[in-house]
Amino acid sequence: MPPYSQIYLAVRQVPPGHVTTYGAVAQQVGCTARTVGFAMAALPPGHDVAWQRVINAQGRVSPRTDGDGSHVQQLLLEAEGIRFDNRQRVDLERYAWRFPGSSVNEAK
DNA sequence: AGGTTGACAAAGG
DNA sequence: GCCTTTGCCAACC
Repeated sequence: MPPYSQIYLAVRQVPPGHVTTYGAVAQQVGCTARTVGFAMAALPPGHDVAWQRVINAQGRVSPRTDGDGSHVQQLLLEAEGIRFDNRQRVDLERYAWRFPGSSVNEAK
């Protein structure tokens, strides 16, 4: 079982209308943001993961190398009810999803 | 086995 | 506010 499973599970916990950052998932699974981003790029077939809800810490969709797929991601997020700024930016303070038990207080 | 790249994050200019 | 550099982990050549 590759570590990706943990990442997919974490993203799967994100409900519609909310977004999360690579760093949040990375911290949740105990890996780095790089690993999370790579896991998204390596999304296996038959995934139930809403990879589109995963954005970068800048509150913007990641310009990945695969054509204009990033544009599709924004459309999907808007369909979920997420409002984008004029500069294609999202209010992380508003839509950022907090993982259950991710608090340091809970960790103890 | 070693080097490069990648859907990132944080710090510096 | 944007661009560049460094560190990170995993995959590809």
